[in-house]
Amino acid sequence: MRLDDVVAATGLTKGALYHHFPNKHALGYAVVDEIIRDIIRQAWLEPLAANANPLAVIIYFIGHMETLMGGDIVTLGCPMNNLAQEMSPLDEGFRTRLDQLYQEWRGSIQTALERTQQAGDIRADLDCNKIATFVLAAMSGCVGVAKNAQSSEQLRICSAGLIDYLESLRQT
Amino acid sequence: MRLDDVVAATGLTKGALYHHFPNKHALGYAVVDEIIRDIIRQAWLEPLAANANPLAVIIYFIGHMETLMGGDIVTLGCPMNNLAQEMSPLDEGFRTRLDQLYQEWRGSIQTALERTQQAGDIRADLDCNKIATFVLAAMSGCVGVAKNAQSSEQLRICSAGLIDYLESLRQT
DNA sequence: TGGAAAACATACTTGTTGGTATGTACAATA
DNA sequence: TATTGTACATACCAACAAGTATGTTTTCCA
Repeated sequence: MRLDDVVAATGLTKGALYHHFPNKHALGYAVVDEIIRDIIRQAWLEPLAANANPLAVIIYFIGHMETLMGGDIVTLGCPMNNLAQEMSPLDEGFRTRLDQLYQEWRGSIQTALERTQQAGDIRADLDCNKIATFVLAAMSGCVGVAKNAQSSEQLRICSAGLIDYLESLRQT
Repeated sequence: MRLDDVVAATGLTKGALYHHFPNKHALGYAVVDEIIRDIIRQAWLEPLAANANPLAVIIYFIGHMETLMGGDIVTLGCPMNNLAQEMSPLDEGFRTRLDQLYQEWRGSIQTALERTQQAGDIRADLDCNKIATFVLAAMSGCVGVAKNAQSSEQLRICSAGLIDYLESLRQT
């Protein structure tokens, strides 16, 4: 990301931008804190918390990633994951912010799975923390695969694999 | 990556480097073609092809990632995945090279799974192409999670989730 | 052994880019 | 209404890093 591009795209001037943000990193922090956080909460936490059948919601989301997110996931990947992969090793401010957000996300998936478990829909012996961590990792992996291959087909195949896994958790 | 760092680390001079490579990208291509490719082949393709119980090999590799790869996977992530994530959207030369290598890798996992399937160790109805794609994606996702969290613990949890999945494929 | 080509060194150039210095319009407020 | 702080705008700077121009050494043959 170039600040000159941000300036050009927003119609702001550099003076205006630097009046509100001390430096480039601070702008990025604000994007995480104010934009990405809200997107994750609206797209995942709220639906998962509100729905009586959260496993179905998770499966639906995974099965419709390309539709639900912009059509750019295949070409550009997940913006949050891109930011995390690029900035986490370079800047602790980004890393901690994104890590907290990932933990919040993971926690909501864990809670959703536990509710599914209590409803008797998935096996009682499953470790929902472990599964939530794995599912989130697998999702980002699927998007990464699609991005590297620049292929919607690969996203579909990979997502289908993840959905198969989630279905396999159900009570037999 | 800065070329000045490469120059400093290798003891080469810039003149020497640019005598052998026309530009920075060409150096990166050579790293993929001559270094990373060999590493993947030695670390994955050959062991999988040579072993009579390839599923056990896959599970072992996933369970011992931090030991088998350098200790830097948690801090820095997987070099190949880092390169792919960063360069695939920017340069088609990197993207195609890395995609071909991923396909080779995925293919070897698929073949390993098919052998396991023919031996009757995993269920006959499984789509080994789908599973291989998913497993590779999940692996890169696990490493990414560990990198973002800067946590070996997260790598262990996530890898354990992936191993549970692989175990679940076995014949009942 | 002489000459040509490969294999380097060194110093320089140049575009990019984050950041700054300085000036101005405007709004609030005492 | 004078003043003060906020919200901008413009022009510029400095550093970094890829790439180049040019010169020198070494190697390989005929």
